[in-house]
Amino acid sequence: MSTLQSKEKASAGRVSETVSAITAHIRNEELGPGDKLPSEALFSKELNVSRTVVREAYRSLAALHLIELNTGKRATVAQLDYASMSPLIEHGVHTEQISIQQVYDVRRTIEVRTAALASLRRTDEQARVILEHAVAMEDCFDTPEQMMEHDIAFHLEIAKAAKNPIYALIVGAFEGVTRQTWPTGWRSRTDINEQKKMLQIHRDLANAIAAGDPTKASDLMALHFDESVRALIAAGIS
Amino acid sequence: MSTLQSKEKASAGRVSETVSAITAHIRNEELGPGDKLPSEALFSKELNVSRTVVREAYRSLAALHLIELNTGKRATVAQLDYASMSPLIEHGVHTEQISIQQVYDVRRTIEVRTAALASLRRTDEQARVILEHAVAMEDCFDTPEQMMEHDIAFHLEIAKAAKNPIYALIVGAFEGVTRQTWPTGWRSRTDINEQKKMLQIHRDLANAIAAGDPTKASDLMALHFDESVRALIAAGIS
DNA sequence: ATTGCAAACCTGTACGACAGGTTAGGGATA
DNA sequence: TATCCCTAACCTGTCGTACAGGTTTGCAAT
Repeated sequence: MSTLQSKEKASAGRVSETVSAITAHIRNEELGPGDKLPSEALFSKELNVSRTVVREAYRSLAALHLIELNTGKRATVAQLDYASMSPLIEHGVHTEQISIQQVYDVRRTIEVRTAALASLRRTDEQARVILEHAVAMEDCFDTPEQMMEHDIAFHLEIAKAAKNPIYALIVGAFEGVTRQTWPTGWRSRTDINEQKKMLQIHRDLANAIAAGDPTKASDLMALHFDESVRALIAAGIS
Repeated sequence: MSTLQSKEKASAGRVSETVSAITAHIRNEELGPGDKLPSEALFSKELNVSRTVVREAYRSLAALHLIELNTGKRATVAQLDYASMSPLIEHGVHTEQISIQQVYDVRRTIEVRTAALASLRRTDEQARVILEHAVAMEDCFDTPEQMMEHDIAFHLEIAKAAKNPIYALIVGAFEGVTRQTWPTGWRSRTDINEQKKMLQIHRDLANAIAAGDPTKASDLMALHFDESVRALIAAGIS
């Protein structure tokens, strides 16, 4: 690691150096989630920079969810949070650097895998919760808003059941975008049979995961996404 | 919109509010990459907060690579940068919330797909560059450091050739971690034939992509990762 | 119309101040 | 002695001001 801040790296500014120093501190002290970081004043003195600089460095790390800030309390090392990447993706979509179809292609790729892994690694409790969301979706037939929330929770729960936090991270990254496009997809399924079919896929998928059948789970997830993309294209989503 | 915040959202602090105001500004004005944002002083006046707060908000967005800061110049909306997510993953690994094997499982999932997409969508120029990196790896047989750089560039170039920026984003996120584990994987291939085989896979993969054969490209990428994971496990990587 | 320079503007950093939340220690009480 | 409460010390959040550079703009001279 070349990050020992010699002078030549100063071009990036004192804040960047301080960010590096803080992450180095976390590494060197082998801090884990929940552990406390030094106070702003302490770092300020130690690195010979103003508290302003330390604060901006802390803010930067907090924006990335690497640390957590609380008024009065010291900053702490943060747990991985699946919401960390959401702003990034949303920004990409808003600025038209990412299209909705591209989001769905990535989701399909990732979630076909999470479905398989979840079948193999889910706890009984997780299998129950996943099925619960699938059932709840059917119960919310007349309140799409709520149905969407269960759908989102359904997918996220599967990602968590895959027992690989990176999958939860990525699926979570798309949550914001999903929330914006979901209603369009739902409305485009004008035929009630299409709507029922979509709900049926969710239930079948939940059952496949509960039954520990990775092949069936993968296939159903793939089917689900193919069907969703078709619905979105039919609705004219670019 | 001037977004006069009512009190109920104040709990998150003025900086968070300001971040929201800035992202809202980007959305409302439909700003794209390169477009300039208002000066700190202007936002400060408009939102009735100190410049300190605006600065911390700008810093937060810069940490996420949503905007770019330059001394003297105004802040600009940033282009999606594949390096944005790297700190997040590295933090997860350092704090032992993510294991190397989990990283490789995600990479395998993603890159099997990028290989297929790249076969279908790469430009001739990209096919050339990809093959170039594969060949360069062989030329660097005695300088693993350089070989690693070509390997990383090879994978990233394939992701770019997939013509979906999210894939490049995700592959880029693992760059830092890869740089830390790659040497271990290479050294664990003690048999020279294993080393040659690894290089051969890269070359075959490059050719498959150049030939526009998505199935073969996918299979080779899968093979590559299975082989890499085996090497890492043999080296005792957890 | 072009060029060049100076003023206006902008960001980066520092310092000081104070409000309000949090923590730790010490003293009073039982 | 053990417990409880209160205060003092500490910490973060926000504000204001100041000033050193870097950047842009517009005017002025050519």
